Amino acid sequence: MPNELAEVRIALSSTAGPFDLASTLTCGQVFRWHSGEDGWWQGVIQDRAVWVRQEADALVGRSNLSEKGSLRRYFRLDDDLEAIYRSFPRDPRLAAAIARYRGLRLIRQDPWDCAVSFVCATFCHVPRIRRMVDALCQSYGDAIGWEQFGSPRPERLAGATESELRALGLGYRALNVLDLARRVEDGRLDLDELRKKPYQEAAAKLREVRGIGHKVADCVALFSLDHLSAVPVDVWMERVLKARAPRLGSYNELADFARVEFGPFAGYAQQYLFHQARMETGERELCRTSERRCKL
DNA sequence: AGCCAGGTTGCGG
DNA sequence: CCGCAACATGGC
Repeated sequence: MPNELAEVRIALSSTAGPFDLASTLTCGQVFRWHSGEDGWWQGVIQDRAVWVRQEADALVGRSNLSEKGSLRRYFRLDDDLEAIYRSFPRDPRLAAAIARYRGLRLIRQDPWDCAVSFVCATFCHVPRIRRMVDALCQSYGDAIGWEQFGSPRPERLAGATESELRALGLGYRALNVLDLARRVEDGRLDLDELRKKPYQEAAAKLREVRGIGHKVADCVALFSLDHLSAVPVDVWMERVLKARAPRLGSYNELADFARVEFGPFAGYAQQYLFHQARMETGERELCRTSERRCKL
């Protein structure tokens, strides 16, 4: 961790409610952060190499061009988390998730970065998503110092070939990433313009891209377009929601149900439930396999 | 060794 | 609208 970088401190007493950096960075919404020594996390925000660490009373950031504002914005520190918790209905599972992961915040990602990440994320595990995103940045992103790479610019990625991207391990997602990059590059998809559009309109526009369906569009809407009622329904959320509403089947039925159930911050509820489902099932399966291994 | 993964698409009903 | 198969790949 370079010591010559400018340091900013954000007092946790100044944030709107609790903040938990580790939960926020590991709950599956963003794939570019790596944990290092002494509680430091390394990542990239707007083409700047950034290190962050949570201390007892502050969020500490180090970067080569750092201002407090960008970290506040990125980590949504002005979201009134207690008010968001209060807006949820009484629900044992959600309450348990909030108790356990209190301070988990949605991150305000760059829409382009977010879209590339979640096009890569279709139908594969989180560790692999991280590898694909890292590979894209290293191969097509600009070096930004400290051996870090920015996100690939749309123009650069649009010039890649399918076989190049497949060689990075993207599989059939290679064509989808290319279609996304080309649409952004030639202006058919204007992500800045998309920020101003209402949720349904923005999601529909995103779905014109090959490889972006309802779920990926909802991820982009929630994680980068400030649509906090968007509820991405992946296999984990499908299980969670069907446990409560077994009759529901289609994507829109499940997502609409979640919006009605959890209200204007349904996307926040989704993130807690998703993280909980992944963590708890992971542990249970781990126990089961280790039990089996013990018996053999 | 299989199973499964922050799904989407194109098809036929 | 629905259900269904195909899709590529690697971590566990």
